[in-house]
Amino acid sequence: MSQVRVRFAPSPTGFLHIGGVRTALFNWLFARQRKGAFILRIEDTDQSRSTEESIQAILEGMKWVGLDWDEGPYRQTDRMELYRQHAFKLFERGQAYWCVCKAEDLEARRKEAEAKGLSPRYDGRCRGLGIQNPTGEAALRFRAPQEGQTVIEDLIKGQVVFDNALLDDLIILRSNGYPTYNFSVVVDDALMEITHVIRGDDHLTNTPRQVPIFQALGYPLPRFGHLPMILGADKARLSKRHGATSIMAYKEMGYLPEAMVNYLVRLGWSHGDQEIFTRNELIEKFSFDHVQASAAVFNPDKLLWMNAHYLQHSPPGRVVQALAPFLEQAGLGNELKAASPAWLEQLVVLVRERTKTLIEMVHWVAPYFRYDVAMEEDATKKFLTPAIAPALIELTVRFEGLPQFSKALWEETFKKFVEEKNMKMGQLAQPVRVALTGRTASPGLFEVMEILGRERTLYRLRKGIERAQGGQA
RNA sequence: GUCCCCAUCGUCUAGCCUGGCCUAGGACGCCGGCCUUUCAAGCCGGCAACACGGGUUCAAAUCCCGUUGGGGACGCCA
Repeated sequence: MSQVRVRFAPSPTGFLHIGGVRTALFNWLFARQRKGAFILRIEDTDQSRSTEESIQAILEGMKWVGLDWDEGPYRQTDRMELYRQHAFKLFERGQAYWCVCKAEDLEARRKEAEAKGLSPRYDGRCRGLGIQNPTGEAALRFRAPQEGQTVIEDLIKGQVVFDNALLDDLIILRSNGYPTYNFSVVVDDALMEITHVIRGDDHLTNTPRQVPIFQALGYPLPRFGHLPMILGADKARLSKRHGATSIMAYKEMGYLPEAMVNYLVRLGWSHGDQEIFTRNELIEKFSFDHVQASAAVFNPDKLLWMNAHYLQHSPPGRVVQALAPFLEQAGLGNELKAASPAWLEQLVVLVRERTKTLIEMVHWVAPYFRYDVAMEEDATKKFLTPAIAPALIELTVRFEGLPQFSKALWEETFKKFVEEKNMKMGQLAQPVRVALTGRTASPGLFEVMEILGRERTLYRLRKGIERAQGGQA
């Protein structure tokens, strides 16, 4: 069997959308599973809307989610000659003709037809004119078959039948010499020997327009697979008003790319009841047989859960690595550099089951980087009171009497002390927690002490005592 | 308007192709409990769906038809 060749062909008219990422992902998984080639092609034939920044954004997004390509990125604007050659070949064979209708007139006729409740199709008025050398502006139209049917055996939708009589003659070469989408995709998919065209199902109705072009050009047909759309909570096509749709926005919000990939692949594909997949499992298990035919609603809550899962179950070093840029952004770059990898991993392990994003993690991790800690006003007022000061002092003295830190020993000391004083654990734990972290919520007290180390623990305790004594009852 | 696609808990889905094992399973979220020094995490339990109507069949979530609903396409955009 010949090699599988698939492509992802975004148009650079904005950021990389999560729907685009999912399309790319399914292509990529299929290519990797079949040891085929994944090709990246930039469809930039609309020079008025394509931008260089968008191309960079696409590459950046692909890189972030780890979708590497084997060929490309090709740019259609570098391949103009190819499209023109193919278009003229069709003209010479009588399978395309010049159309001298003005764009405004076409627009007006379309409006008129729509108003009458008719199909807004091109009426074919230049079809029989036999124009050889148009003088003014002219576009080249494909002479589409008007009889019979075009049948597509879609990998996901099954057999889909279209009546050719319903299709009009689409423009393949604009009057400015640029090819249109439906033509350039065909030429590229053919020349790049794409075996499987996997794309969003918004392209399903483009397929019966493209198939006859493949045939007219004499190229073999690829297989087609049309992926269902991603919708917002209101079941409308996912757009900005549903929240973030740019893949990079999720990076900025503190999502892990592995969580994004796992979530996105499960949106429309399943493997029994399994929710969590490693990348290799996805490559191994992916199949079009289990791609859903219906659209899926994007669920931010489940994505968040997925991210929390990856935060909790990834190797600590991986989490530290992902967290680093966020720490720098939070002004903790120097402290990050000064910290040991082992300590950072220990810290991350301590806080990670309490966080769902890297942004949240920064907040949880922040109190442990510096010698002093920011005290939250409400927490201080509530727990560091004059009433608790004596107990804090006594406890601190006991800790000072212990020559070195040992989590087990300090915990034992603490508990014995609480018992002696006939206090409840929480009565003393909360004030100590506030003294050590500045907050009322933190990881376990003794884990916190371990992270801080003996000196810093004692230091913060003493600071806490000062606060407690100074605080008005 | 025309054509095309789709239809299982609120959401993602298993099951559907190859009817019976489905008094429909899992996950997210939600609710309750357990654990507990805080916050989480974890564990246990609960609520919750085969869109509707016909047919085929001994038997239909599963097959067929229709209705309704949702989505997409109809550009010298991609």
